[in-house]
Amino acid sequence: MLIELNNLKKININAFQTDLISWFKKEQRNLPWRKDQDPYKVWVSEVMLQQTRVDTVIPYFNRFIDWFPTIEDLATADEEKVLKAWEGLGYYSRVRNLQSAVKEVKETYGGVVPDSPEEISKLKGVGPYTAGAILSIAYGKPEPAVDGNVMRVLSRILSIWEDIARPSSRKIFEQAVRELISHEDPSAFNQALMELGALVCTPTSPACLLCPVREHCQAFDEGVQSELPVKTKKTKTRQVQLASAILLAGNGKILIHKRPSTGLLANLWEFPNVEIAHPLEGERGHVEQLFNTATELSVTLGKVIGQVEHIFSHLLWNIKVYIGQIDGTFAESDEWKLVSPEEMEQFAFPVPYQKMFLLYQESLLN
DNA sequence: TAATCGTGGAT
DNA sequence: TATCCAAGATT
Repeated sequence: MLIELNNLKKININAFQTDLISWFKKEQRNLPWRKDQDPYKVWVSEVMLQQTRVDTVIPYFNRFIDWFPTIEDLATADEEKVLKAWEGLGYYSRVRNLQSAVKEVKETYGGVVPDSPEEISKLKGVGPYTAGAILSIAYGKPEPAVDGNVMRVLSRILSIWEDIARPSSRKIFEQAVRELISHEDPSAFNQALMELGALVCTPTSPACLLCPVREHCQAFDEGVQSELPVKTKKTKTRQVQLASAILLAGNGKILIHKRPSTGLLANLWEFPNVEIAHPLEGERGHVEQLFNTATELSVTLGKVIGQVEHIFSHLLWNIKVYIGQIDGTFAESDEWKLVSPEEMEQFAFPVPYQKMFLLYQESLLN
């Protein structure tokens, strides 16, 4: 079944481990989550690093640990502040799952992150990779932690031509890691594979001449390192037209709305907006009507101050930005709030609405 | 399985 | 400018 694992027989496992780990111990980057092996901090870093670059994560990680130094701190933290800590990092369900899982650890495991694959994998947001990463890095367990780096590196080392975009492929690489991993230092081994992928065995133009395990690499031996890994997939982005407004109350406060707890940008704040199917529906009167219905308010729209474009991984937003005012009194709720410009910074807004607010502030200067 | 879920940097 | 990508998980 796992035919490619025949290539494992060609590897001198002991020499491979030694070459890889000694390179890592010498060349590894000094990263804030490598200062100790606190399972909580390892956990936070691994969740932040999901589909996110190291350089992006560093300042978020430092601030997050500053705000929530322990499991107890995060478990008892205000959800609004937790979301604020994640603002701009993306994939916001990660932090909702993280806080939920941390509460679970507090209540069920006495505040100690479990060290068994079965228990840790039950935690929300802890999938196969993150489970293996925590178990190996924090607890020294010889568990595979297969991410994109590991699949790329091992596809080259072992000349594996499986499509790494397919979910089923991960199992092949997990089996390979189980065969290759150092039982003396599983933490260094797993981190070394990822570090190698990040620094040397990069997606395009790998630096094979600098590679510490070049002599173990079957793709290099065959001269096909640039053809691996095989990775299909390409989803096209759908375009969405929105109209949104900065709506001012009589006291100068701005109307904001909390997004639903599921789906895109869940639980973050936004300015009132509606999706418009056709450009014609972008006419002021029509949008005004939609706002009146949605907010049950008397809304008067003013001029369009510009447009905001934002590209997500799978869709493209184009927001037509109005300014306007709401007439009469307004009863706030969990969902709808009136906030002063200064209070805005207490609420977590996704990037497209941050762009929109900047556009509004610029318009005030004219 | 394929789609969903963000963002900013690299090529 | 367009595409791809980066230490994935969930549904």
